[in-house]
Amino acid sequence: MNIGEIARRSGVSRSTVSYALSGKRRVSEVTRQRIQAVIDELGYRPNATARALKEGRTRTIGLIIPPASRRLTDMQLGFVASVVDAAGRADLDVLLSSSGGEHDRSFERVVGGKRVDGVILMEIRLEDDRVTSLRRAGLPFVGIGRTGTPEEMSWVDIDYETLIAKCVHHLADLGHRRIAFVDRSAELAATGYGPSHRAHAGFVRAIAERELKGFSSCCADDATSGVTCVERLLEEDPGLTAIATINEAAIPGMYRGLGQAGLTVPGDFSIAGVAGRYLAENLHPPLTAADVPADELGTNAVELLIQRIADPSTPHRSLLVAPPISLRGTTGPARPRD
Amino acid sequence: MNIGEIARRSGVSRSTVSYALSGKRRVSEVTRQRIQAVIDELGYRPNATARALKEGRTRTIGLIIPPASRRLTDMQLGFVASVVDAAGRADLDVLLSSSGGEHDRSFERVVGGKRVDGVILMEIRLEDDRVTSLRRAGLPFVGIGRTGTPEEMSWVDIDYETLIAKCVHHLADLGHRRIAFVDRSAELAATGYGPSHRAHAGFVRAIAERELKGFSSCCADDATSGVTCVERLLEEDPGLTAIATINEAAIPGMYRGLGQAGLTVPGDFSIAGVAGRYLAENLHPPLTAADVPADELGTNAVELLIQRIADPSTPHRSLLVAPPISLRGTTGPARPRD
DNA sequence: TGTCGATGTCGAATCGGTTCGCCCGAAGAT
DNA sequence: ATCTTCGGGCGAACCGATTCGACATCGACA
Repeated sequence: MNIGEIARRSGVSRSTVSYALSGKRRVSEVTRQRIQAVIDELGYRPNATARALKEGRTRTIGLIIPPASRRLTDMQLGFVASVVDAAGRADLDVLLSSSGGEHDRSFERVVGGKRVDGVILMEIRLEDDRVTSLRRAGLPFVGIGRTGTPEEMSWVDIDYETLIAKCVHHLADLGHRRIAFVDRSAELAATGYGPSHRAHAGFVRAIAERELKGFSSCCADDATSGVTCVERLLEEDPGLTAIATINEAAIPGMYRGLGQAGLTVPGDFSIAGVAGRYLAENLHPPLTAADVPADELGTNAVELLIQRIADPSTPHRSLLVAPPISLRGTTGPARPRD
Repeated sequence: MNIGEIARRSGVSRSTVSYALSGKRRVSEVTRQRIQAVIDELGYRPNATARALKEGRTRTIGLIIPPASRRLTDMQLGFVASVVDAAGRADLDVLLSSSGGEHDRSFERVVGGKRVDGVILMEIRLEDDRVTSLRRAGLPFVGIGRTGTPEEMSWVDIDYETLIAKCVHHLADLGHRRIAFVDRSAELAATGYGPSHRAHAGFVRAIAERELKGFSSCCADDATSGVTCVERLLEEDPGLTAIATINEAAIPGMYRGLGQAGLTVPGDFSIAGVAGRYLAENLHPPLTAADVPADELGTNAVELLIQRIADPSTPHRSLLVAPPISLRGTTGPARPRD
């Protein structure tokens, strides 16, 4: 069931079948219909591998996600969904690969073997080996996130620094004076995870600007860790009245931890953060947060990548989003304790 | 940077380079080292597309997920993660495709173009067009889930029928007499989603066996729907004291709905269900549930698929899991009301 | 009538690997 | 000294598409 078979049954040459299909040269209407009839009858579809070999492109993009062992956050899930969706709309397939686990073979396979025309990279470090690999391989790529030298690549990202600063200002406006920053996991921060560092910088800056008392804590990406994190923070400063966070997954745990400490949200304690909109709305109480538009970011990442694939020599482009903070149910006037 | 270039620089023929790399024929040690040196210097990696064309296999499997527009449930996320992981261990890449959305082109592309050696199918209906397509295409596939005629395919699945029946029995043992079944969304059930039907059958059977009063309700896969679903059920039968469910995503909403109705869990009301272990443990209170071992299922699906790819003529195999119910914090003795 | 242009089709090269058959030369067997 | 064997390597075919140059046919026009 290859193109030769179709050609034989239609009584034409293989090239004619190819042209009938692609329309790149004129084929007489009668011939075209005869060929089409055979194709329909046999249910023929051109072999994508052969086409890829000849054309030098695979019509496939790689999506590099965090190691599968770690649970994707809600926001990351949103990125994946929108990338798959946007790629599908552009008739591109998505090859999924996780990197950073013990087996980086997957990443090497995808990048080295020219299996994809380009790559979208998630969870980028300030210094990221994968970026170096991709650059050396000459493979177009776009980051969801950016390295420490972002002008050298194309990316979409969330302006965590600004957003966390805004959260702090919002909390300060409500009268909070003792605010904690809850980061993502210590491992991520230690390996130079951009959002951790940038958000922390924004936090420190805003705390200084408002002359507040600030605390920081890393916290693993799960509810249980959120509980212990809150316990730890309240122990460290019993007078704490607010948290600003980028750790989506730990938020339900924070709610719980506060509840166990006898504190109500937002009566006794406020939380503001950066989170995917879906999650923020579905938490209870709904989270006051800068709503990250995961679809928009994913879609833009794909568009940027398509452009780079089409013309790798164009200057790098980027998109930094700083969505407004949606006031929901977790921030209120400070009620000092202690 | 193709094999010809390596051959030229090493002063040997292309075939010798190929044999040096694959080891399928002996190559003298000196020649091998010379070739290897050139390869290392140039960082050469064989082109996966060309290899795939010649070998007739792509070393890639397709993973068909529910439409991207819908949020993956925690359990589904677990499946995806474990499939990607298991495939990676077997040096297979994973091509992600969502089906069921408005643009089914993705599925057709993947299946028709021979882009993959086999497919893993998620969210299977009792009668599923995709199964028909795959069968017609002669492409090996394994279901995470099964159709109404499961003996005709290879699959792994959760024994929802048994598990929901067990949940009912467990609740009945605790003295509950008025129990509701909360299904997944009405659309899924209407389109013949297997777990919906099988779980419902198990529910009806167990209710009959124990001569209880049973109610059923579909509920969309999100927290908000969980709230309204509980409201509706309590309105329909104010004397309801327990829920058995397969709707993971709605559970936080059910908690909330019960809370708003002034009912405590498990004091006034019990919930038991089927859920991914990760979710069950991380809910608050932790859910009494049959813990679905998503990793095990995903891993087994990949293994089954690898076998089918290696020899499509072997008889179909399957794995039906019915994990024990882990007693956690959501079931307790019935306290009849009304 | 001969030339020209357009139209429709074909043959062959090509993409980058893998693999089969063959050949050369050295060593061992007779 | 001749025959066989075998290690090591080469050339060519092949996988299934795309695409370029060439060519046959035919009508129009000088």
